[in-house]
Amino acid sequence: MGRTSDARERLLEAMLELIWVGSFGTTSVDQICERAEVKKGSFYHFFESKHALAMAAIEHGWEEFRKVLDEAFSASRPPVERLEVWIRHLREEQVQMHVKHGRVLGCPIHTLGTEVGPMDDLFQKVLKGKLAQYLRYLESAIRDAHAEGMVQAPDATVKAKILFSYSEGLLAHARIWNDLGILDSLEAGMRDILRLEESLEPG
Amino acid sequence: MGRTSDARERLLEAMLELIWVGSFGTTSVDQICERAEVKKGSFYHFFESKHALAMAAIEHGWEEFRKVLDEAFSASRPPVERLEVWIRHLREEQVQMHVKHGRVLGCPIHTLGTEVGPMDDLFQKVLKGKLAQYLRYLESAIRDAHAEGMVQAPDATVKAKILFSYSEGLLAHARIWNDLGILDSLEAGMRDILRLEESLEPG
DNA sequence: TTTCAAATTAACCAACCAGTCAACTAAACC
DNA sequence: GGTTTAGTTGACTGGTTGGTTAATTTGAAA
Repeated sequence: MGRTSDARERLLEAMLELIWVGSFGTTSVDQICERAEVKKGSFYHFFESKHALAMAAIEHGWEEFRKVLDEAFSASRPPVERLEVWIRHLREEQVQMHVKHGRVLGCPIHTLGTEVGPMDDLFQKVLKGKLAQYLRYLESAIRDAHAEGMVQAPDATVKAKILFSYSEGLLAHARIWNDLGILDSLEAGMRDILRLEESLEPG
Repeated sequence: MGRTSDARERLLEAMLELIWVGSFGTTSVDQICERAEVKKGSFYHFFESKHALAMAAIEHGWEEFRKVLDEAFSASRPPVERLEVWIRHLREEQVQMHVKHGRVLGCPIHTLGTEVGPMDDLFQKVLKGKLAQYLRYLESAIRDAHAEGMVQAPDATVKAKILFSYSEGLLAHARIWNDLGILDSLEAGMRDILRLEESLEPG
């Protein structure tokens, strides 16, 4: 019973976009409402606070990204190829965002995570959860690649953290410089970290 | 003539600390004044705005850090050792901050840079300047190491960006997880990126 | 077609925000 | 010890913040 609405979804998308482009702290509820074309009263009808919306938005965004990871890290692919597909997607996503917003935006989870860093405990818990899941994709691909003798990674857990931190660091670097070209090193850095030799393309 | 005061320095340090622990956006002028034990009127006697103070604070913090870099990257040291000293300092600094604040804080320039990312142009210009200077230390050490055949880095500029992004990424990762242990991988990741073989310690 | 819960709305709030200002104070120099 | 000038102070402003409320509109189901 009662009427239906997509205001909730519009709020989720507006929040994610604003966090991604700017930051959580400097984004006001009024801005979010304006972008989502929702009145403030409706905002608090759907979410109990700005924090609650941000958490839901991250959850929402993560679910989308997880689909991409599931595809990229499909076991049907050779492990090294999984990592290559992943890292290529990372760059492509930034290219798309650059077209849309005229800016290199980096990773919203990492940006938000470093921003709220010490503070909000509940907030941090959600973000850590997503990052931990993210790491598991890398870890298992690296472990498989190591088992096949394709990469040098006796401790896949550590290697995954190194590779992940590198990718996030380069994304942040590209955001700061607002330069897509920086992401051209994404693959080269990964090959270094995995101690992977150049595998020449066919032709 | 006129009286003297260290209020300016106290403001500089309070601002840097608050940016480091938390974020710029969520730090209010009142908080800064409280921490620096300075009244708001005095704040605006020394600085024309919160932005201006933040820029001066970054400048101030950078000057301190530059001294450390000058020592670490001294030409009197073999190039690979310069990088090792640098990366060991990075970890030690975080240990000290952890003792002081009970938190892993990461790099304030990077944190601030990703936070204000797209927005404030003048702000971004200052931060980029510092990061560019920082990169030059790495670049020249890498170039020297490559010339000596110690590392594999035909393009020292690119390699420096990769290594730098990695270090900043791991620092951010440690901040998010509030876990100093993560920084134990700092050296291993660097060795990977530089394609450096294990150099056993004497004994 | 009535019913009723869910969604919308605008007006509202206290707290806080960055920034201002004029009166005041004290120390460095003569 | 008087003068100068930099530093200090607290009260103030107008706008914005996150969040509230009660009245109202809507549309899906009975």
